Amino acid sequence: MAVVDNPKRNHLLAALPDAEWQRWRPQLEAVDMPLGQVIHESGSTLSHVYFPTSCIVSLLYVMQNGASAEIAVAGNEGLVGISLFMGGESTPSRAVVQSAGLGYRLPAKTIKEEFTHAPVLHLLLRYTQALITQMSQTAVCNRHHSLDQQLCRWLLLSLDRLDGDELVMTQELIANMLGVRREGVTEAALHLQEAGLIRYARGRISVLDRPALVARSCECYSVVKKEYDRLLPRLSAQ
Amino acid sequence: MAVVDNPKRNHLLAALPDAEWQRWRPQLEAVDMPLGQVIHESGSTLSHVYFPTSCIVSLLYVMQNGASAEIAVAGNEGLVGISLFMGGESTPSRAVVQSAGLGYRLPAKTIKEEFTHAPVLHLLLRYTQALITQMSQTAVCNRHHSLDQQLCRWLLLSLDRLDGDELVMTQELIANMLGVRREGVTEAALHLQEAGLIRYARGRISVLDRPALVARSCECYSVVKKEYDRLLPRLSAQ
DNA sequence: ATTGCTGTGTGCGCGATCGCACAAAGGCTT
DNA sequence: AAGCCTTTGTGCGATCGCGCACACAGCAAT
Repeated sequence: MAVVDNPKRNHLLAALPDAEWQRWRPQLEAVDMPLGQVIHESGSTLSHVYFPTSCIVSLLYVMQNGASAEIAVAGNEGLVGISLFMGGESTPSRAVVQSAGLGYRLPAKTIKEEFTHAPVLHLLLRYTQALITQMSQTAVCNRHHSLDQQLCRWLLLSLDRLDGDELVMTQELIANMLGVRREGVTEAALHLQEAGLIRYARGRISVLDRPALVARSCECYSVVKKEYDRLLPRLSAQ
Repeated sequence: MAVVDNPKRNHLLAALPDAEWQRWRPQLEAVDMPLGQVIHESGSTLSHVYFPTSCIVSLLYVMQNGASAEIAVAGNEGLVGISLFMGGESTPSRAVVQSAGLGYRLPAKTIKEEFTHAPVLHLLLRYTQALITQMSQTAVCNRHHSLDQQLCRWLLLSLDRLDGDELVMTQELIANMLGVRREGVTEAALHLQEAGLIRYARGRISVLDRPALVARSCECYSVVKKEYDRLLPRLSAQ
């Protein structure tokens, strides 16, 4: 596994001003991020900030009764651990690797020291704002849109953060992310498959017709996509 | 109206280091914030950052079909316009005065210049993180909790941002905030009234039993409250 | 007092999702 | 090849919120 990786595959790292890049580089540690790995628990203090290159991390909230809902998702366009530079040290959400892959991490201490430097600061804050948009839109989507639409949105957001047209993901897992029943995901997925938009089997989903998926999705996907593009131009996926 | 007001009634202004306070003070402008006033439209650039003292502002997302959902709410514990210092200049959400009152505002230019000063920065970022928690929790709540529970949460969050035990607010308005039908709010409110937790008539809601309201609310209220208390100690309501 | 507007209460059928139970099918292990 | 576990498909009835229609109550203007 692992083999070739490059920090610059993460868009934030790629956009670092040269001075920061030179300072950070020696401290960056390549890490394997297997499916299900918990990057941080609700309320725990992080030791590192994580920059995914080829994995996807879900930020999700786990309720007292164990049910969960995904708040947002981060991949090679962003980072995991904003609370370290936002100053709160922790958040009430859990971060879990949702699609295995690779990434890099930077010690918490380093990023906190670095945060007094303005250029980096602005980049990270803009990313944070994009993330906020994603969270907001998740709230809206949960309230107003059908499971079919939400599945489309979710597939697209995940796809944007990976290379290729395939997701390794069981319906059970997707249900946990969307905070719905597994059976509901089965039904919604069947609709999409019957319409020829996706094909899947046993935890492996191939997207066949991306544009159609966008059309079938609710507006939430585009709103989020546009904000990422606007706030982080030429860093966002595609 | 208006008469007596004091910038320090806003908790963020109250917590400003003295140096910043002296610099900002002459630029702070007292403003009346009437019900329904739109502080910013989706995508528009703000001219000022607003610090509510006795009003409540809802951040809400208005969908293409006109339906809406509240993302978060800001009152005397915070500010409206984080996009100005986060660097994005605008957000896809609308900010509307939900409960009339007073506030202060600071020119966008000033806050942007000021944002290079570290002490302020940290305060504002911590507030932003608390706001993020509120957004996340809204998403979770929309997915998992009953209208009854959500109404409790909403009443409590609003109440925390005002003095007294009374809200001036029609059921229609609450419905828009929660993104549900007005009739649904009527029913939920009836439940609460029958249980003796609140009393209301024609757009005027009195909270009679706050602890019972907390007990009846979902965990989301406490999660948000705790994060505000943690991130902004002794600034948060109460 | 009449009129009209705003805010609240109520009924009913519809559709989406839930919770549960169980069947079938793919793939790994032995 | 047999057996087992994971993943996906299907069929209920129950519940919740929706959309719509309409009744009624408080309050203000004339």
